[in-house]
Amino acid sequence: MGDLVQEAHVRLRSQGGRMTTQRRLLFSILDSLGEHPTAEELFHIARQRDSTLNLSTVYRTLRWLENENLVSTRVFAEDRRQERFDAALPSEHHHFMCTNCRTVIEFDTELLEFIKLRFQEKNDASVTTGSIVLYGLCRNCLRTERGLNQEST
Amino acid sequence: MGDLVQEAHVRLRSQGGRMTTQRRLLFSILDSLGEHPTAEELFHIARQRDSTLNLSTVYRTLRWLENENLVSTRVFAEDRRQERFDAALPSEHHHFMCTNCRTVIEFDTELLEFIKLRFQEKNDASVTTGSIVLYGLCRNCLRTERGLNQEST
DNA sequence: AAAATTACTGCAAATGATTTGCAATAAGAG
DNA sequence: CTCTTATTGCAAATCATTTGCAGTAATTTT
Repeated sequence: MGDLVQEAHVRLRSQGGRMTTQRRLLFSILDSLGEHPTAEELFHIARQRDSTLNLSTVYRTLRWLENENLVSTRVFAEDRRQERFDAALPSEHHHFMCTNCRTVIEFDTELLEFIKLRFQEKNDASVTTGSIVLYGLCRNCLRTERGLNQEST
Repeated sequence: MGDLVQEAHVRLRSQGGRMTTQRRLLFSILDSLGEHPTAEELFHIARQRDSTLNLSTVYRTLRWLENENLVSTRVFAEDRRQERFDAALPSEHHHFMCTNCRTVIEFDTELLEFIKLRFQEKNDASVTTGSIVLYGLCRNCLRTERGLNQEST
């Protein structure tokens, strides 16, 4: 959607970095992909277009994006210790993960602000960020499961 | 607080398991510890009382507790990929982590229910759990930082 | 446009957290 | 107290991610 390739190019230029074939490929995949891939998933997708691409390049590119605040990284409970990368730009948003197919859906809420404020008051702390993660079944998996239940009845 | 040692003993008994010295030690530390230790932290504490204890026993014990739903496991953004274990019993509660000292503070809120409901409606999904994590500075670190700022002024 | 500079890549080996196979040990039943 | 077998310590394996290094390819300079 938003042109990650452009934005990244500008930043690279301003810091003496180089726009390589590998980076351009990864940026554009991340940009168009409406998902939250793991490094490995991104690697597999990219590999179909450049069969010599290496996994460490994927990691290096993702870490660079992370430092530039162009992607955010998180570990969902379902994935245990594997990171997922989200190319959505800044705006604070939250996530739902389907415990069945691991699809991630983003959502917004203003209610977190109240939660932050209340926590700060009660604890004399200063809250800078916060995130909500919901788990459950997405529409598709819910439908499938209903189907399965009917069959088994 | 709640007697994890007791509860665990009952469950072990009912499944032909054994209450060993190592387990008793780990259970009681987890039970009294008002923190969210990593496996390594728990290991160091326990080691002071049993110098032959092995890290893999710590992991095995934690996983058993996790399966029994007596501890919950999560990865906070600040820790990257390292897990923290929480011996608090069932009730849904949420976490604040100080990005400076990594202390974890628990809190409650009823607002998450509204967030879940709204998400379900909008997405035809079924949400089973959800968790909120806040990041910022705790009271102590906030105080220290103010102090430091003053000194440096 | 070729040469020079050096950031970036692929590869292989290293790291850090967690897991697992196995032989030795020790709970708990009888 | 003996026997059975769940559990432990140890070392090696695994999984995700990182890093050193020598070769490659973007930019810059000439």
